[in-house]
Parts: sequence; C-alpha cells; structure tokens
Amino acid sequence: MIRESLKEIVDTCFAQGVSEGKWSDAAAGKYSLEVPKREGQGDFSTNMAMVMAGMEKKNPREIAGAVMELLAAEEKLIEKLEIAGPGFVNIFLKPQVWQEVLKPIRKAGESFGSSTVGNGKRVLVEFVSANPTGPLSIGHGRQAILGDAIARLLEITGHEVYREYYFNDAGRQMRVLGESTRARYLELQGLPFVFPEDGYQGEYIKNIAQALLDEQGDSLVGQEDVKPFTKKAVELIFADIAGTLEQMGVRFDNYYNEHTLYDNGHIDSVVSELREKGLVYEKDDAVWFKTTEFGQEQDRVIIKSSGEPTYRLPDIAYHREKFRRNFDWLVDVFGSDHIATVPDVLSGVEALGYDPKKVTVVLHQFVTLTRNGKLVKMSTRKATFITVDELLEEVGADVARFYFMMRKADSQLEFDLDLATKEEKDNPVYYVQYGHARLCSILRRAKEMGLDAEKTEEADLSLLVEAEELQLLKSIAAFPAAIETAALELAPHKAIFFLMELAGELHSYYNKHKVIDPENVPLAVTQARLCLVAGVQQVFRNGLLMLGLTAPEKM
RNA sequence: GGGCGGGUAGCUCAGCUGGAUAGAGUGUCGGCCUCCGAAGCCGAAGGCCGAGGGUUCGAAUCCCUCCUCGCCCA
Repeated sequence: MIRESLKEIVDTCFAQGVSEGKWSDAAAGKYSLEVPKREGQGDFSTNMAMVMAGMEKKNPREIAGAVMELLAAEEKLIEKLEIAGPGFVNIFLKPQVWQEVLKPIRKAGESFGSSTVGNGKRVLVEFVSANPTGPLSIGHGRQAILGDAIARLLEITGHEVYREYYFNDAGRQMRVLGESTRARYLELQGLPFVFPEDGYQGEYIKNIAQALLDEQGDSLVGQEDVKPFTKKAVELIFADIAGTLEQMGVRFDNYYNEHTLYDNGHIDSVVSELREKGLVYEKDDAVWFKTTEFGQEQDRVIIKSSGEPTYRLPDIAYHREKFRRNFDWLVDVFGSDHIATVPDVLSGVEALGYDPKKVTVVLHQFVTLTRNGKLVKMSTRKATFITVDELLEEVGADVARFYFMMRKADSQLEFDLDLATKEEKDNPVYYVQYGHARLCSILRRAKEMGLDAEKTEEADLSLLVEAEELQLLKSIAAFPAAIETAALELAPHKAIFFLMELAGELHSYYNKHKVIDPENVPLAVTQARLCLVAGVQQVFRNGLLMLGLTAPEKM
C-alpha cells in the first residue's frame, strides 16, 4: 500500500522531469523502487538515475540530484532523501507513515494479505496424480504440499481454483498389482503361489489380500481373472491415499480417471483432429505426431505398432479437456521424472489450437531422506520407501508441511529424519509458531489487566518510535505484496521465508522492549505497543493459516 | 550422446527478471532468565558464490565453454 503510493510519486517525478526537459522518457518503466537490503539506506530506494545515466550519457549522481529535487516536493510522506553509492536515491519516510499502517491492518483482520489480483481467473491445479499402486511416498508428499500451497495462495489472491488429481487404474502396472495381491492371497491360505517377478513387495499388499480373504473367504482361489484382485487393491490403496491426504490437510475437487478419456472418445478425436491438420503420419506401423513442427528435435510416436497409445496421447487429450472445461490457466505440479512429457504436451496443446503459454509446469526435484546421516534409498516396488503416513506419524502435519514448503521446487530437498524427529525444538516451524504464541500470550495478559488492544483508534501510535517497532511495521505492511509474489510465482517458499524473517524481527523486539511493564513503560506506550502486537499477531496468524499450518495460541 | 534442474559458510538452503559491504537456519565458541513464554535473544569465528572467458558504470545474478551431481530421453 505504501509502496504503491510511493511508486506513483516516483513515476510522477519522472514524468515531470521529462516535461521539463531534464531527461527523455527512454527510461520509462525500466527503473525500479526497491527496499534496500541494508539498514541505513532508506525505506525505499530507486535506481532511476543509474538507469537514465546509461541512456543519457550523463553522470548518474548528477541525475540523482535532479531526481532528488523533484521528490523533495513530497513533504507529507518523505522525511529525508539522499544520494548513495553509484547513484541510488534513498528515500526515508516519516515514521508516521509506518505507524498509520496498523489501522488498515487491524481493520482488514483475517482478510489482511488476501487480494483480488487474480481477478477471478479460473485456474486448474493438477497435482499428486499418483497411480494407486501403493501408499504415498515422500516424493508424493512434497508434491501434495507444494500443489496444495500453490492452490491456497492462488485462492487468497483472487483466483478461482480447482484442484485435480489425475490417475490411471488400468494397464500393465495394475495387472502386476492384481497378480501381486493374488499371490499373497494364496500365500495366506498356505496354497502354492507364484509371485510376479516385478511384483509389489510391500506389506500393504498382504493387508489387501487379508481383507479379500476376510470378505470373500477362499472363493477366489481358482480365479483366473486378475481383475477382482486389482479392483480390491485399487479400492483399498485409494482409501489409504485419501486418508493420508486428509491428514495433511490436502483436498481435491476432483479425481480424474484417465479411462474417461477413452470412454468418451477424446483419445480418438485428438488423433483425428491432428490428422485433419496434417500433423500425424504413419511410419513403421506406428502413428507419429509431428512435434518437429513445434520446435522439437524429432517427431514422437503417439500410437505404437501394437495399437496401444503412448503416454503422450492421453496426456495431450487430458490437457485439451482442461481447456475445454474453460480454465484460463493450467498449473501442473509434476515430479522431475515427468520432465520428458512436458514439451510433448505443450506441442499437443498448441497443435490443437490452444495457447501453451496458459500452461505452467512446476517441476519439483526429488526428496532425499537421510536417517542417521545416511541416505535412505527409496523404491515403491521394493517397498523400501518411507511413506507419508510414517512421516506424519513421526513429525506431525505442521512440520512435514513446513519442510516441504521451505524449499523452492527446483532444489532437491533433503529431509533429515533425525533432525525433524529428535530435535523438534530447532525446527523452523516452531520458531514461527512460537512467535505467534508469544504475541497471543501478551494479548492474554493485557486482557487480564483490563487493557484492550482492540481500541486502536484511541492509542497514540506516534509512540512507536523504536527501530525494532518501525521495522515490524514495515514488514507487516509488506505482507500482502509478499503473498502476492509467492502466489503469482507459484513459489510458496517465499511466503515461508517472509514468516521466518518476521519471526526473527519479532523475537528480537520481544527481548529488547517490553510491552507490558507498569513500572517502566508508560501506559500510553503499552497501549500503542499492544496495537502493534495485535497487528503482527494477525499477520502471523493469517500467514500460517493460508499456508495450511496451524497458528497455536499456546505451545 | 541429448534435454531439464542443481553446484553459494562445516551442514541444509535463500538470494538469480543485473545494483550498494553476499544472507538465514543449523553446527562450533562466548554471553543473557527475581521471568509480558529461554521452543527465545546478543556477540564471535566461518565464503576465490564449481572453474575459465565475455557483456557494462556495475555480475552470485545475463551469454559462451568446461567440470561435477541428480532426473529423464535416446
């Protein structure tokens, strides 16, 4: 809010300089207004003079002087201006500007931080999309949390979000699953059995077999068809996955079965549409898609000589369905192992007449687990993985969520189980939550003493003059912008970092200054500080809740 | 062989659409509780930002080459 109004002022000055012939308008929109990294460099800083210097062939500091003169007219907001470094113009605002931010924050309450920048844009966020072959692994956990956090951030920034889970419960993978289940079913009854060579070895298969045995007795012993086994396995595994997701606080609006693409003829119609456009051809009994038309190195097979589609075809058909369902923006959250499919899908989308720019793929790197300082190897088939359930049991939903959101998607994420379990207290999630709980504690105490933090109107906010207080005010004022950035860049870790920084500032302030101390702190100051405390607490609460974390009032 | 993503403090990672003296957490060392919550704070030590070249007023950030790790494809 403050940043926006100051930006307008700076833009006005720039325009004024143009009309007065001080410089040309070549630099319009190229300069920026930033918050300096270092203290003592102002509340904001603009590089306008340096940008212009290159274009006008003039000394940057000289131009900075002219910029400063124009800005100096804004006496209401600006306290001090200075030229610094190579030609920055540093802007120091009056404390009052910051003190006043508390009022709108308190007024907005729970909605502070949310916005309407999304303008009701319809976004489909696809994530997890794990086939039902076993419990969710750690990698899926990261994706679930990442996708969920992205969806939440988009929602509170005014997008209309739809969460979808895409899966396939047919094909070879599923047949092996059924065969594995059948083998265990026979094994449980002491009958001879053949376990498939590449079968699923997890303990959960035995549980599924046991469930079948409990329900159907030995009636399936002579069963040649593997389908009943597959069906039961899929049913139970999905129930398990749904339970895990629920525990993590992740929900979906829809589970989209790949099979419906075949049933509804979408697969065939994609092929025929591409054929009409002359973008497919037959070679070696296979059907090829001319992906070279879309800048790729080589064409791709979409239907194998066996008549079976490759994974590309349903993926393309699925994305076309997303567009047909009238979404303005498709966000796909995938693991990095899906990297190869992305260019093909985008080519397909483009070939079918949709804008590939409306598809954003968030690829996240793998999660590596360490225990006792050693890497834990993971494989679903061999069941040597740690499931999300096990993780949740060990560290709880908040810690798991926080860890998964803490890193940008591009980074591999190392999950140190020893640290996450044994040394809970060092966990950054507690650092943030503790800040919130501390503030709640102060507010509780104030209430006991009959001091009401709600009466912002009456408090004299000009008493908030300590450096730490002004810093907190600046930080919470920047909260909506931080959330907006995290949302639009699909980067939840930015929201996390904002909260961690705010927590640091709060803890420092807490240790240095007292809010309630009748003997040493005047009542009026206490009241002003209570307003600040309530504002910061609100920001913590909103930030934690919008990321799906809890905001405990006591710990 | 090709594509994508990493390589920044002992460790885990931010910063990357170019800006001022490169940051945080953790670990190590040293301080701070007659208490508004020590799950906290303060201080110190710790860096050829993988290597080399280029672009410019300015490069961890952009371009090229190479090394290396991970994932995928052939």
